[in-house]
Amino acid sequence: MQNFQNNYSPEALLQGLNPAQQEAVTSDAQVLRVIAGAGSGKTKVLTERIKWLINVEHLAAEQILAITFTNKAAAEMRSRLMGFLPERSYVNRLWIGTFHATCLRILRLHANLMGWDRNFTVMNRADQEKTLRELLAVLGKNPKEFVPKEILARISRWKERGLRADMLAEERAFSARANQDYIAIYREYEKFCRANARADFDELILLTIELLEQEEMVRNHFHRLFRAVFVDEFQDTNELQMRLIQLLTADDAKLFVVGDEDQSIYGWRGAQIENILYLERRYPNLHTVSLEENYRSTGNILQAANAVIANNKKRLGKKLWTAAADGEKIRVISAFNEKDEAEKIAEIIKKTAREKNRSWREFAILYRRNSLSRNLEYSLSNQEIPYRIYGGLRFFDRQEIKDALAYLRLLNHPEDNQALERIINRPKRSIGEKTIDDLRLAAWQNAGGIWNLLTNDFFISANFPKRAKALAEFTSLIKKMQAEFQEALRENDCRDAEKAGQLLTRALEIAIHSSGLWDFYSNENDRTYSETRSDNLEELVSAAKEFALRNPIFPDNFTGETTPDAGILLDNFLASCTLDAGDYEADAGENRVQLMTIHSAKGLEFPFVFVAGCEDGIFPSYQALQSLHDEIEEERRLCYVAFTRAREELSCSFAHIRYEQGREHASDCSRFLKEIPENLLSMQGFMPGKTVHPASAPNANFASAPRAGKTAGKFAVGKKVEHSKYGRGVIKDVEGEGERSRVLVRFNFQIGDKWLVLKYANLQLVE
DNA sequence: GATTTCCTTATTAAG
DNA sequence: TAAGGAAATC
Repeated sequence: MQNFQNNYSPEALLQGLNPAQQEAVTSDAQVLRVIAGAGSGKTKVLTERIKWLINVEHLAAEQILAITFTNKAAAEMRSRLMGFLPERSYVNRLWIGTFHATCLRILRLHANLMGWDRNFTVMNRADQEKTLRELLAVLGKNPKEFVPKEILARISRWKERGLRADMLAEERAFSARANQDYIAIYREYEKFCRANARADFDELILLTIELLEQEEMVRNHFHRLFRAVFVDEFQDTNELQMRLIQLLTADDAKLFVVGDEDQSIYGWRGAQIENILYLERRYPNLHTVSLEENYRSTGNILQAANAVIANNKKRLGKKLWTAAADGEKIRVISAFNEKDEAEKIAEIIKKTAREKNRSWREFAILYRRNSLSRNLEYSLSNQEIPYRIYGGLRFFDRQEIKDALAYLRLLNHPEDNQALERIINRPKRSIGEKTIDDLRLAAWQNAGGIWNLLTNDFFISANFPKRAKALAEFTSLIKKMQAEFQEALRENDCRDAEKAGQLLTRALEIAIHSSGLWDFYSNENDRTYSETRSDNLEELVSAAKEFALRNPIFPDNFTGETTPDAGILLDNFLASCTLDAGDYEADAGENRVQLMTIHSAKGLEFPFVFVAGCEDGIFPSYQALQSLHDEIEEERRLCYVAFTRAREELSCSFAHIRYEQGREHASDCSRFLKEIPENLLSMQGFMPGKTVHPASAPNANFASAPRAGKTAGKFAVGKKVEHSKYGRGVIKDVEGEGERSRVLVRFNFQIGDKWLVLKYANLQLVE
């Protein structure tokens, strides 16, 4: 500990940093904005600056607050700092976490000041929807008339802008009759969540903001505490997050934000690119450092990415450069349909891996939507290429995991109806929907919880002997589990990290084994599942152990009191499960091709990247093409993110025909590909709209059988037509009626497929 | 109460 | 197509 500062002289800390990076690390600007292009060493600058502050400016670890968007980014920072800090426990004193985790940490200390139970649960989207359905039932609203998903989307949009139901009711813009119903439900939802101690994601942030605004003591406490505030991925912050940052940063503290406006891809979630573009409006003393040297990609990849992003208007305008060689050209793969596309990608991966002697894990396939992964998976497994897919069904969203966590929750909070309802009949105990409905109703009439009813024998009447027996058995099972937990509690003091780990592990074993879940899932008739389901449960136990070691119970920062309590340990673990997607990159030992959406690829890099589904309507998405605003710019940024993931080789593929949602769609290749200068491309197959080498065109007989019977006047599927500009083609599809009749015509290679409105196209039938 | 069958609907992206 | 809910059947 004594030598620790001497090991890291200022000179040593700056070693290996370029001048711009050094400036970012050492700057004493009050507010510093670092524009960090993809692959420019952003994380390095962040962590080096933290080291600098600790070592050269002598800040204590707990005086540093660093906020990220993903758990992965937070974990990455923590692990990079771990080696630098004198002992493992020291890193726990840093406030490094996601927006949500940071707010949770603050709320666990002070939520009671806002009339909340500090042990609230955190709801993900699914929990949220369940809660809303419960509420709608209580209010006697029909979920068909008031669609839960729609209501939640509105509530989320309101919360993102910091609007409470009461504020909305006053605003004239919202006073339309239709809105009043929604606002009324929103108000009830707010009350219901607080009464049941359940917070959704947006609530974590909004409640923290209100806490800091209203409670001067709390605000002052954090202002004194945090001397430096860091924000990663600043381009993705929304209005609420910006407010939070401002509230947490004292006038005399340092603010350091890192971001890249060209990588702002969360506008749909309320992110405001203006936050980074115009930060000087909030902080006139803003100082900016721009990192433009890229250490990741080849020259060609960077040039392609630069060429595409240059078409955007909303940007500060930077141009990445590299000292690296040009490297391979961008491979463009033109496929007949989605199956052909997947086959071609798999083949290329296989060939490249063999010829260049590369591992599977060095390849990634990225796509716009999760639903595009299916064909890729199929082809990969067909060619016996191991792969791992991210996203989709997340670990902590799996049925068996949610069941186990519900039992865990009941150990400590048996009055939690949502958890109880989830597992009351899992494993099957002959407690059906009707019984649960009755219980819920009775609980509501008695203004208590279901657990209260069960333990008071209130409901177990002679009228339903079978039902009474099943309920009594369930009740005694839960009591038995609680007794087991109490015993574990006596044996393990959770102030000790090691013991806390044992306690949490034991609690999960109780939740999984004593509950009967284990037997239920390991004996499932479906063999394909039984293996993974019990595997997942085991994985959950080890995740819990790890959690306890990494997250010791924090002393109460505000009052200085320590409140070590097993309940807090359990609640914190449960919350972290909700806040953690639970899927990470392939483990070091896992050698597989990686499949994921472009969004989840942000922050990652791979030697070989394939971007699949580069078609107008897919990428850019249909929705973006329809929109009047700058959603195309966001799609383009997404494209920029995709391209800049690649280190050595980038390939983009598109299919002329894609089978989706039970229909076939024809589409043109992505407009983004057309924005890449041709000299950077290497074509495989042909590309409509670009120069074509007929020799390389794939078999031109498009296999899709014309669908007979579809007609618009004399124009029927299969008929040949002539267009004044595009020449001759064949009708492939017909849509719409009267004035809006459109036909899909396949012209020659250069032109490809076009949808034409009959009224304007002036098509002539050809015999 | 559980299981099977039929019918509708859906596709942006995630903490 | 496939997933999820409602209706029908066991």
